[in-house]
Amino acid sequence: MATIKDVARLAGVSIATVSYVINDTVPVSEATRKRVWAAIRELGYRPNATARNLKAGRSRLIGYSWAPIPPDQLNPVLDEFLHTLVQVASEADYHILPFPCSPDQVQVEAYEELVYTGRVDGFIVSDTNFDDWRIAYFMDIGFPFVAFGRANGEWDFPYVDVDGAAGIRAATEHLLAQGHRRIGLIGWPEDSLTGNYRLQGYLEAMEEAGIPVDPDWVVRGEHSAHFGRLAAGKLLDLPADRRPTAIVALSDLMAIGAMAEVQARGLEVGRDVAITGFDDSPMAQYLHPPLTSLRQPIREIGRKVVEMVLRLIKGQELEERHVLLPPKLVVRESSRGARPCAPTLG
Amino acid sequence: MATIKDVARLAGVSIATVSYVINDTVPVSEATRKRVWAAIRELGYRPNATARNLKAGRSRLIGYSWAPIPPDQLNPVLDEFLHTLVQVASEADYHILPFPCSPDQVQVEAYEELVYTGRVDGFIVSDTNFDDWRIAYFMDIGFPFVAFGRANGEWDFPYVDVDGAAGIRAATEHLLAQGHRRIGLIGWPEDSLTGNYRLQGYLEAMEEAGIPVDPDWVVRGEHSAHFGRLAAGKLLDLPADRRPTAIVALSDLMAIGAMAEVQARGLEVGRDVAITGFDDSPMAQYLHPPLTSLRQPIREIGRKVVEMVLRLIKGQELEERHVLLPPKLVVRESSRGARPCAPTLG
DNA sequence: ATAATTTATTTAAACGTTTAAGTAACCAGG
DNA sequence: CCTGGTTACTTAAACGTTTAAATAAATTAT
Repeated sequence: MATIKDVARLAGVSIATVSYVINDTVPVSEATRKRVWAAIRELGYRPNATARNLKAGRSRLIGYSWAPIPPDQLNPVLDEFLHTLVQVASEADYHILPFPCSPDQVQVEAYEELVYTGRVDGFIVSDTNFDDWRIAYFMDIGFPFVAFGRANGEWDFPYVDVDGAAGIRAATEHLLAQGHRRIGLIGWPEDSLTGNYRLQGYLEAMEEAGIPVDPDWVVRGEHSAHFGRLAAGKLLDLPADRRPTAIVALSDLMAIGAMAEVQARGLEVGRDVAITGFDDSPMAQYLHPPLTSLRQPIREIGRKVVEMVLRLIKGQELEERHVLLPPKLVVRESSRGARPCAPTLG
Repeated sequence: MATIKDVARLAGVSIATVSYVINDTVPVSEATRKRVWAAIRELGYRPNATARNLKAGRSRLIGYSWAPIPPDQLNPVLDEFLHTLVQVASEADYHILPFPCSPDQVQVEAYEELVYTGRVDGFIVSDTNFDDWRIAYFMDIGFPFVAFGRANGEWDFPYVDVDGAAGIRAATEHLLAQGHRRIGLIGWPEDSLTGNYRLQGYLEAMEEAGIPVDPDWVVRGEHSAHFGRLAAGKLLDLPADRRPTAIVALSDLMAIGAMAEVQARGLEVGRDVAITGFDDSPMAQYLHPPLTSLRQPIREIGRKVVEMVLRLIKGQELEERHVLLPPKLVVRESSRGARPCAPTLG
């Protein structure tokens, strides 16, 4: 592979001149510039990235830590998110170094390795949880990073997140607008940060509509289709005058479980019981009926996250350290054609 | 960040000695070795990766080219595959550099950039198509790469692929074992390489069972749930004595469409018409009924691909340039409880 | 006791860049 | 004609490593 020396020799100049021509950092006479470019083209020369980075003292690599998902579940965002990260980073001549991570198991050494060998200049951390040790670690050592997702509310660190509260508020308001008054919610356990934000949106919408929330309307448990089904069962088992006519599920997976339970009882999703999910995973549109859901603004988040971490790497201040972006409500059959005042069955 | 010089100064030795101690490449007296390690620990020193790589003339980075999927579809393998790539690469002190790519649009410059700046030492190419320009390019310039997927049969390049023929053969044999005799296939257009391999498996199984294949049993078209539904319609519209009692779909997406059509006609999937898919995407288990499908051995493929490209990077020969790994048949309700001799309806 | 060998360490060059500092050559002003 | 300032380029150091070659000290052989 040709080096700057080969170019210099062929063009009959010093390597410094070649460098000046390439980077256009010092004026060079028209004649030599032409000769240098000719030599570069002839040799197919491209400056070596490693050497450049060594000189510059950075790697032009951004680590990306994500939590791989068990094979029986779906990762609705990795493809699009990673795609965006790579694309936006490349605009600044950066690349992405993916780094899978089990959020429960602490493996600081692997991150130390990347940081202290100068392999990466900054980090993007997604799939955060409350006391996320990765965030704690990066805060501790003062390494440039931005999170996709929030964590311990007492920690101050730069993040971008989906505004789950706004999303669920929109979904709830949509159901209210369809005429529903008794609306149930299937959510995550109390220790789920994301779950609490989303729940908040539901409570706000209900309060604004002047509807007191029956405590039995909120069912919380693990993130699975199975639990979604159980939870829906609990809601539908309530006495007729308290039984929800609509269900807000905090994830598509739980919404799918809920749909199954509704159908198992001979009821029709959308007509008898409206259901909404969250994530707008690809399968949402193929369900029967298609599922109303909330689409996360993945590309916008990806762009924002990269821009922020690039600023931090340059040592600049962030104009906004906390960014919340609202998801988009995608209305489908599962929440339309309601007849919330239909005769209470069963 | 501490450098080798800081360590040398603190330990009172030359930087060469420090290097020898770290790499254990030249014998060093017990006493100095101890002092050096102490200094390393005290300073929290780690050798700079960029400098090492410059010296070694490699980047310890493997490019990974994949085709991002439109947001309304699902990428059932990226998460697991990338996870595997990173993990296996890390065992050899390598990292993965992801690189999204639209397979239709030729963008050689971006790859040239990565190759000729020495940013990557090798490449892994997935989502290949017949005349894949990426494969053509890497073959042309003689750059180390391994493909996940086959391409133009006349090209000789290293690849690992799912043995689609073996998979579909297994699915077809499974349906035959359930008593089905008239089995339809929903596949991809004639120009689809993967589609042709898979079709082959179907034809083999049918021939082995001594069943002549009715040309109308094979319906080919685009990869979508919509087409799957249309295709199933065509199959079910055949006269009763030729109408398939089972359908092999070449993807879960098309299988889902087929299921929808079967159900729309008041038939029951699994009992009246058995259906199988391909990919075992996470949603397969949540469908009604759960879909029999073929699970690709993603982890095995990932491991193999990395091992192969690492050998090529080292300049070693491959013991096997073409690897085919069979997918695993996961039997679920959609192909069980058949009554292939039931009275022909409608 | 001296030469030859081994052992332990240092010196210095190299990897491929960038860039501050140096040096000619040229030109205008006195 | 000399001085001072541009202009156009070169020299050389530096980034943080590895490693071949040199060197000094200790050990063994003669």
